[in-house]
Amino acid sequence: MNSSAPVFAREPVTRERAVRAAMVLADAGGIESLSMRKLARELGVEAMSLYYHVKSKDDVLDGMVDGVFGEIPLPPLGAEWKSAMRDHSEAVRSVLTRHPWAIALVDTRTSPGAATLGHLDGVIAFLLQSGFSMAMAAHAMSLLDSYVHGFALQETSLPLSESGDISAATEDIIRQQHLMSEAFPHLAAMAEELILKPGYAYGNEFGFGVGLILQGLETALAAAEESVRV
Amino acid sequence: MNSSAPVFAREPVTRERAVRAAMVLADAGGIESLSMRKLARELGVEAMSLYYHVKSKDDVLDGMVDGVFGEIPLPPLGAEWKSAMRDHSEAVRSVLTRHPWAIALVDTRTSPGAATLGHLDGVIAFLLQSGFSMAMAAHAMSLLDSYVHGFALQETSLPLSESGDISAATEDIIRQQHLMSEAFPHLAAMAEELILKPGYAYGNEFGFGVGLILQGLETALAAAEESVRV
DNA sequence: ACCTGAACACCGTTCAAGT
DNA sequence: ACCTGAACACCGTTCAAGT
Repeated sequence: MNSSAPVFAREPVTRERAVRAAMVLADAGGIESLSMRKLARELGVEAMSLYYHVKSKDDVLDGMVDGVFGEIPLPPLGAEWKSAMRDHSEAVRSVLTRHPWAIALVDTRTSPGAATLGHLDGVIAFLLQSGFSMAMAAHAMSLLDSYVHGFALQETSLPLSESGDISAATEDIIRQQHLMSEAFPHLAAMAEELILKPGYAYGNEFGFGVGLILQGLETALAAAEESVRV
Repeated sequence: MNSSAPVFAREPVTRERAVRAAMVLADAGGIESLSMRKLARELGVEAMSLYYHVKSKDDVLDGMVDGVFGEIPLPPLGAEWKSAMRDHSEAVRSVLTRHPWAIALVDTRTSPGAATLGHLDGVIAFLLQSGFSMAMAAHAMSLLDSYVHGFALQETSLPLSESGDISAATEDIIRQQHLMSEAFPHLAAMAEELILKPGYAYGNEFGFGVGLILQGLETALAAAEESVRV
């Protein structure tokens, strides 16, 4: 399981290759397992050599975040905006859950890279040509991004893994059910009546939220157009 | 500025006191500056002594997250649900921006503490007695929590500090304005026409989002009641 | 131009030992 | 019961030195 053979060796070290290797390491072992020393070994080089290509570990982390944003396709210009933004939200969510370390990293990074800026630029462009004013575009992006990032945050911190195999986690939960129903009766009721039922998967909440937000934006957009027309 | 005198010394060490001191240290110097050794010094004790009261550093981090949730007041039973949930959202946001490390920590912690569970229990209780079904309560909490946490995440990672003194940050931005307007024209336009205008503060976007979500929930709630009545 | 060894100032944690 | 010193296996980073 543990790849002791440097996968990224051979080819010369560059900042880009270092960032890619760091993303692979973080995907495999979590962000807390990523060290400059391990990253160097993966690249077939000593730790100190990295500093020739990269300013610091923070520089690597910045690159990783930008790499994540680079993976997200932009909504295609000309598409109907509601369904395009729905698909886009799903794409962002899936990228963030594919790289669970990214959402925590965003918090500390304050210098966005080219891919991040390009991504923002593309979404703004899409909304403007869909009839959004600048202010409405800002509203829409802030609202949707906050929701999608926040949802990914909640989703990755759930004790359960994928929708299917809740078995291990639920066993623990059920064993604590007695204590819980005394101390936290409403939480226990929600668990029993809803969350622990066979059909339930937390991921399904995403569709409800995105749908509600898009519907609300459509209403706000129509109201803004109306007030302009008058 | 740097408090070299142990503020929490004197009184005996307990898990609770260790967690409180850790929160103060993280508030002051950021989560990455928190070490077991510094925490011990703050408590007037050697690092190894902490392990008598606390299982591990992760145990301290779990306690810190729970401490943050313990600071959030619950919506008062009996209040009108929309304004109560609006106030509650604002309360959560203000706690999370007061402890900027909390939002990043949530990501890694998977074992909620008593305050966290109690908080969830209280919100569920409030929604149920406000007429929400169990499924609608789950929808509302997932949606609102995701949005509020996500907004706090965005807000703390902004390069700008408080609404007033954007001067230092904007200076940088303006200096890069030329490069940006070439590479990212729409982003540059949004900055120029909206974000850099005197009146703008990102925090104001919060009200728009919460309002839209609450409005959407009210509509969904009415629709659900309607379908039951039929 | 690219890489390295040695070194510095840190980490979290264990464990046997002190009072 | 509560605290400690010494020690282990790690960190990120600098710097002079190698090819």
